[in-house]
Amino acid sequence: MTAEDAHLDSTFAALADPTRRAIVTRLLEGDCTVGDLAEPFEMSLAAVSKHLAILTRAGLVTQTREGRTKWCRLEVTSLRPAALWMEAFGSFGAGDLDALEAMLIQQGLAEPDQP
Amino acid sequence: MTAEDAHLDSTFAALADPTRRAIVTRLLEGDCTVGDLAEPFEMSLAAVSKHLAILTRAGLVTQTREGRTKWCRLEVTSLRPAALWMEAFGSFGAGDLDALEAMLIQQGLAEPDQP
DNA sequence: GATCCATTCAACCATTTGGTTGACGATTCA
DNA sequence: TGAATCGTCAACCAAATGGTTGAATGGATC
Repeated sequence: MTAEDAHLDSTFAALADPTRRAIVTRLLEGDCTVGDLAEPFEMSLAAVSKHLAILTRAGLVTQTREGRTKWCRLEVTSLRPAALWMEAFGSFGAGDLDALEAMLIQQGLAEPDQP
Repeated sequence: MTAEDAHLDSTFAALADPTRRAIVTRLLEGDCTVGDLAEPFEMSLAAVSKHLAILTRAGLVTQTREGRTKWCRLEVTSLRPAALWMEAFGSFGAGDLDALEAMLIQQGLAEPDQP
């Protein structure tokens, strides 16, 4: 198995969990501490820490220690190989922009159009 | 967890394996029987059958029986939600919808807005 | 030093995955 | 009818996930 394959493996595996996708979405808005990231979830801090370990192992997140807290940063470029793989199958037909925008709005990442 | 989340889960999980990605790539060239799909791999037919079950459960593949053989077809549209999710994060940050739309238009994947 | 705070480690548990082998069901064909 | 073919099912195994709790680490603070 090539290194490229291994990276796609860990990237897709990292994204195959709603908690981790939520963490990634949250990090898109800016760096966070582990505690910040754990706060919205009804699970132990240790569980979130494990999710972060999986994201870090996949290269999607980097952590830097600052005092006794740890800051997490999203490495957007690390998502690109998987995004490109998907794009190879990409059948984004015209008209799908609406569906995409609807999803982004639902996730709070975009504002509804003002008619 | 929403149904959308569940679909992203199963889609990303299905893609998090090199054998299954190879199967998907192969199916892009056209429909195949289970035996055809299994042939390139150094693993049992039963193992490939299990991989196909995972792809089928995720909605990425449909199977139709014809005599004693079974034909597998890639359902490209089923990849779209995950592809859109990746596209939103792989290349652009929040608020970059305009840039995303511009890229899609440039690639002929979307139509310009009618002002 | 004592103590709180943020985070991880360790051990445990249930479930899923990725593979094996062998038996089985369904279908075709001599 | 009987035998070969295509594919799945069942049982098993090792390893990884996703979660828990409780102890341990590394810095701040008093």
